[in-house]
Amino acid sequence: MSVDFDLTPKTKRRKGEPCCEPVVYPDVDREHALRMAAVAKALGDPIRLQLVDVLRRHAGKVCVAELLPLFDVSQPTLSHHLKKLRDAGIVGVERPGLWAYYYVHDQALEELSAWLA
Amino acid sequence: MSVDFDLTPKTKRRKGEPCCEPVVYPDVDREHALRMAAVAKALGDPIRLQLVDVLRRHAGKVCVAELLPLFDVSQPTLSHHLKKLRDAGIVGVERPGLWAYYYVHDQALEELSAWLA
DNA sequence: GATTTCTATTTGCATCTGTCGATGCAATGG
DNA sequence: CCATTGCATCGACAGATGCAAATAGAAATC
Repeated sequence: MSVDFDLTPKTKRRKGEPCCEPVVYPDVDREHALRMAAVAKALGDPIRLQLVDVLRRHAGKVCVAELLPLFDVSQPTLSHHLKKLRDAGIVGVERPGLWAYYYVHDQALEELSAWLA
Repeated sequence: MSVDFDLTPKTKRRKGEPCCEPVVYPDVDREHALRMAAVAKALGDPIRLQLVDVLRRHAGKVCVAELLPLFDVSQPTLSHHLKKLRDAGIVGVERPGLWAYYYVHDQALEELSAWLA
């Protein structure tokens, strides 16, 4: 994830002169950033962030009907947010019967958490 | 940030019966989530995440001309992303002369980092 | 002062996002 | 088998977002 380049002297440059040595960005770092940004983006909504918070606290699975009264949104909107979290790999779901039980994939947050720390 | 509620038995309910005890969400938690979601949202773009990464590694300030070759976007677009990070309070800028020197406000990431861990 | 350099803002556009109402659909209960 | 319940998807909408070209504007150099 390191991106090193030379700090150049801060003087005005003539037209043709390059600012600094061109830096080649490693592809691996790019992929790393793409994954973490996807997770951060999914957490970038207060409702989704609170959803993850609730689901983390209840390691046992929680059904959607129990989540709905916590938030001031309609059921389809809540379902939409849960789908975003599913698509980002942050939560999982099981549907043994009529209810859908959600839970958090803790390892999905590890990469971003480690980078932030 | 705790959101506790009783897990109710998972049986089909009659029309009038409530799913579970209504849960009152503390306002403080809402504000907490709003702040963290705003930070996460700003980090929810790979370019901005890499920008923060570069700026974190170079505690000394870095000018925009040095950042530009790292990313495959135009200068106005890079400036736009930097503004997003500024608005989120994640980075700061100083302009003593012709160059703009950016740096990371580490404490802006602390709340989200602590919650994720 | 005129020109050049560096960065920010404006403008415009296609796409994405959050939201809700309506609908679909599987599972349960009568 | 039919009505009800839990949840997902669809359709539609306003607003936000990412991007680039053009422009603006401040500072340094001539």
